[in-house]
Amino acid sequence: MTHSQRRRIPDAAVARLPVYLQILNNLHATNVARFSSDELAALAGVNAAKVRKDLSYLGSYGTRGVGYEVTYLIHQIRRELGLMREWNVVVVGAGNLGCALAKFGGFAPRGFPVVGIVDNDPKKIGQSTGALKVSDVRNLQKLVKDLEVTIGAITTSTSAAQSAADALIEAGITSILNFAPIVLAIPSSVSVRNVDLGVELQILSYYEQMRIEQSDSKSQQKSNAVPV
Amino acid sequence: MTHSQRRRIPDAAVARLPVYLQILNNLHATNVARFSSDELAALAGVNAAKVRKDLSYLGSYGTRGVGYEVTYLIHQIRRELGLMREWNVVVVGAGNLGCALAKFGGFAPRGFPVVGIVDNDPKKIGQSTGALKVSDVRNLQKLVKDLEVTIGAITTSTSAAQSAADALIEAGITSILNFAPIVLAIPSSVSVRNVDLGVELQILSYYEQMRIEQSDSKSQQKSNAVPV
DNA sequence: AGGGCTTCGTGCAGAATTTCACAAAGTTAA
DNA sequence: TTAACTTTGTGAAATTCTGCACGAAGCCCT
Repeated sequence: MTHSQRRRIPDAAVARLPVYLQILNNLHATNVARFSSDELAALAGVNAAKVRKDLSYLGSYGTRGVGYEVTYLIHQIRRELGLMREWNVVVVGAGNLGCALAKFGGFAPRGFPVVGIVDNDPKKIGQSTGALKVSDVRNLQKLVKDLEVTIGAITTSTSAAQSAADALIEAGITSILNFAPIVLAIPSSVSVRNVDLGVELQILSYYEQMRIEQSDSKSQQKSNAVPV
Repeated sequence: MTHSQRRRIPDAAVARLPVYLQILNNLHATNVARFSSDELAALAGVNAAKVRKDLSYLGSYGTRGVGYEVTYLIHQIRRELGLMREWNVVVVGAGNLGCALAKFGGFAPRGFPVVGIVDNDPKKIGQSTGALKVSDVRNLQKLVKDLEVTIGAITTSTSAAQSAADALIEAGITSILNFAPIVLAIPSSVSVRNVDLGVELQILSYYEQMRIEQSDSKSQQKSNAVPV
């Protein structure tokens, strides 16, 4: 194999690039033309060497002794993340969250226009949410094909989420943003990102409790150490 | 130091425990009494050895040749995650998302009741959202103290998010769930989890583009390999 | 009781990620 | 031009995470 696939960027770095991009956009908006890895690291809350290594996966776009150009780096990160084009999104599930996503205008300007919303509830089908009308989930396949949708957002109830995922995959979707608190069964050829506030809160809870236990054991002089 | 702090669970494992808990709750609801690491691994989409290792951080609660008891493991995970008590949440920012969080009844039953919502906009202060009234952000400190709030959710505009974080920390909050697309500057004694749909979409975009490039280079016979 | 079967718990090796540390390469100023 | 200074790019070490492989331990059946 002649290494025909592009140099792969480590997953951990891919997850940080959008954060850097966000920060660089802010810098650009405040007329900052250049930045050093130290500055970006401080703004992103990470180590400067990590910033340099992450950016080096894009290519050698820095100038030693000077730093990086904001606009040029924005361009490179966008290119690498696939943000030079738009990716159409369809929402499955016209509940509170689904409708909010459809109405929320914040995604289109960032390259992810929501072009459709579907549901299986006859009462919801036909209703308007923002500029879109809720259509029948049975039209999903046609909708995905006609509007060239690549990303599906699942905002159904937990019990309907798996069949929503099945329908999306059947329709040819290859990226899913899942808001239901369930682990979807999906072929490995499809990407999934889970957004679960319950999980986030529980992780915070763990570290919160950790802090409390530590300060407890510090305040009472006798150590309550547990023998290993 | 006599190792007074409890055995630390690796961060990666901490992030998976809530997912296991979710699955076990489902099993419990369907009257499943026992499970093996293989079964849980399949449901969680991870390796069975990883499941066993993760659960072993809680203690040796399995029975060889049999598996784990659902209810007992639920109890142990809850204990470890600090879910034997409630953690009160205050929402900062009474916009669309903030109000939705305040109204949404899904957190209280899972141990994270939203007990307050604040804003700095005089037009919003005093309005009702669900069972709560929006109060002045200047009351935050008192609110946090009186209601024993430990978690703050930031749902303000991006420009107001940092000062919201400052106010929360000033008020004594030590865990923050941040929905604004910005990296908050925070002391290391405070935990933060970021929920940023833009970031998630951009990560999906990367892998989507990756797939397209790969199938492109496969369909055309001449390799477009880039010399390293 | 004992053999066969199942599944846990975990040592260890390998992979992935992070961080350090420094040569390379550029700028600036005299 | 040269010396002093800054900042990148990247080997290599350190750390964290993953997954295999297998001994240990319990159940079931005869």
